[in-house]
Amino acid sequence: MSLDQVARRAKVSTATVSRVLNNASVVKGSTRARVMKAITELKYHPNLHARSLAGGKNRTIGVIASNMENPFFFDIYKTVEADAHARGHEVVVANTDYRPEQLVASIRLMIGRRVAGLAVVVSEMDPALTKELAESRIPVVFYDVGTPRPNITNIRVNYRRGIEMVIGYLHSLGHRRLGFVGHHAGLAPINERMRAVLDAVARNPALEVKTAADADTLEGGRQATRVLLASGYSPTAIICVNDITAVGALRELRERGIRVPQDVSVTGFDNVKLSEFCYPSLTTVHIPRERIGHIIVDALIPQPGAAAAEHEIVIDPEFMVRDSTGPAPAGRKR
Amino acid sequence: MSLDQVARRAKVSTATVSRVLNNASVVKGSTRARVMKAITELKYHPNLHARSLAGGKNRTIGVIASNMENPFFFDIYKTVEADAHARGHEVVVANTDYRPEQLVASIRLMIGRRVAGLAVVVSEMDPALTKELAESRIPVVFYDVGTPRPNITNIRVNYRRGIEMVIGYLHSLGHRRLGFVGHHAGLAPINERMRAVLDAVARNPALEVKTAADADTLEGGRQATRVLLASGYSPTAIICVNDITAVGALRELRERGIRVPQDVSVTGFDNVKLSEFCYPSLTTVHIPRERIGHIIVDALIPQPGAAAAEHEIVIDPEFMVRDSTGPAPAGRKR
DNA sequence: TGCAACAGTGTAAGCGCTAACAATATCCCT
DNA sequence: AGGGATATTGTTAGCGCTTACACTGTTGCA
Repeated sequence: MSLDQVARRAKVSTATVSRVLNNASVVKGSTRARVMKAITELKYHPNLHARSLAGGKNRTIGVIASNMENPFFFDIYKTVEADAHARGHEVVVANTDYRPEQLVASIRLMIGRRVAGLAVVVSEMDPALTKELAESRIPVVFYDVGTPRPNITNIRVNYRRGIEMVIGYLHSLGHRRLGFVGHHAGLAPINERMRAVLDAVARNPALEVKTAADADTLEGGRQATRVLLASGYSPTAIICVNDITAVGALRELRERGIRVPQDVSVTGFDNVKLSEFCYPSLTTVHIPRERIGHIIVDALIPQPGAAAAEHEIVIDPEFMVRDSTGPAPAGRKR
Repeated sequence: MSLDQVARRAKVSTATVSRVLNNASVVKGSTRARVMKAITELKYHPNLHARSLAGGKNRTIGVIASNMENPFFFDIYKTVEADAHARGHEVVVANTDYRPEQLVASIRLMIGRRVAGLAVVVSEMDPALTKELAESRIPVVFYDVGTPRPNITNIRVNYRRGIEMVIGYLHSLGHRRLGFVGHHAGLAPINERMRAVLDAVARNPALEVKTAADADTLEGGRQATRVLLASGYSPTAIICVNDITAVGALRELRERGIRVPQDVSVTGFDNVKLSEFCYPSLTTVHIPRERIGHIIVDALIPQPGAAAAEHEIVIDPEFMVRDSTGPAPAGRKR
């Protein structure tokens, strides 16, 4: 069960066993074979905790996300995992559910695990936490939140730009009465999307908008839409904070017999796979999740020959038109 | 950074610091306060590896799943995590992507981490692995695969029964020409679903079926459906191995202008949230994922006052009729 | 007033592994 | 055959923390 039981059985020292395990330095073929045999006979599995304690190194990186259930986060995680594996690292995830306390707990946990790097892909953020992390000396990548510092890389997406493309498009289609379905209105990065909508509307007197928010789930999108419409407001286009909530919105509209896009246009955000599979397929804004994943791993697990990564990276989204948007219905205010 | 730096700063011994950290035994209030102060001043974060090495205990459980991207697995994971947290445990996940080698790697990893318990929610399985796990003395719960042994709990779902309900229903609606969309035909538990379809068809000479399989994703479902129909076969009902592939199937049918359920009925399996949100909403078979999650945690983290859990649990699925199924179109063989 | 019973703390021995550094074996060349 | 260079393997000191067990003050009560 432990290194030295194996050593005893193979009649070598623990150091030698350790050597064959890490196939370090040169172990004579016959000795290596003897050790291997002992290992399989004993069904020995090295204790990873002891390993990282003794070695002082750790080949795992942590990923903290707000809501893994949302494919947006999951897609990032997936690339991170693939890349990390390719570089011989493990990855361990944590979910915060948009709860700041949970974020704190997760970060502490990761620090406690002495991860080699940490990706924080969340929308909630406590500034004190950024400091705590900065002081932990762990290489960190923040997505959406935090400020660059030594050993902290920042990735942000130009949400404003994305939303402006959406609004510009809807406007060109004749939409004037807008709705915005969000979630967690209190969180800054999410708010940025809503803010962009509000600002665009403020800039153009012809536009008006109403907002509602609920959870970041299919059900949440549906619920928010219900609230939005229950108020008697009848937008010709509903801008959703992301694709998942948009699919929820579609469901609610269908329920009410409102046709999309004939009666109401709907837009998503993120361009997750589901946005192509729902009905109607969603007009949305693409955010390159794979690219984000690659950037994360590059920053966290620097490669020998690679140039040092930037400390602040801004990503520009891309607009995708599909079937959920169309010309505003002939104006006849209700 | 380490326990004894804190100890030195608080002018106590490491044992005392350890005591306040684990709020074990009685530490005098003033001492505790002094230690706490030192801890925050030093931004000390206990090294979890050292902790579990020294303590010989570990408060984390592992979950290995075939495809976390599929909400079916994710829902189980979510409940497991919630329950585990409630019992003061962490959980660490691993994805296998239906790849047996990855399963082996993940299991080894979990053993190396000396997890307190391990849930293996996968479809692929190497019998030798079961043995390796059984010998590791780690409490294990298998979902869908493996055989009960001491310290191994087994959960299985009566897929056959579920499929039979589906087929029975479709049959009663007049469907005779069936299609089956699966994934990973080589894996036993998945095959069980297909087998059930095949058997039902074999039992009833009036029925016929054709199958196709691709990945366990939206795209995979779509692709399999494409293959199924490309052969010139025109089923009046398509039974999908799960909801995700079913949504993929819906998409392909829509693309081809085939109406669901007027022209073709479609069924899913699992009853994930998405099955209510897609269009049309899916007739499916409910599998109680939360219940499965609870069972897992109960088996892995036994509670003081609780009765020992069963070693083999069989779950009966429940049929859910929604909008994706309807009477078979008036027979006119193409 | 004296002493057992505690309440608080300190000491030190590991947990299982890595990584210098030290110690043998082997080997090649003269 | 002798000696140093190499190839292999062994020793041992931690890594940071938990946990008996040992050791001081304090109390309580006869």
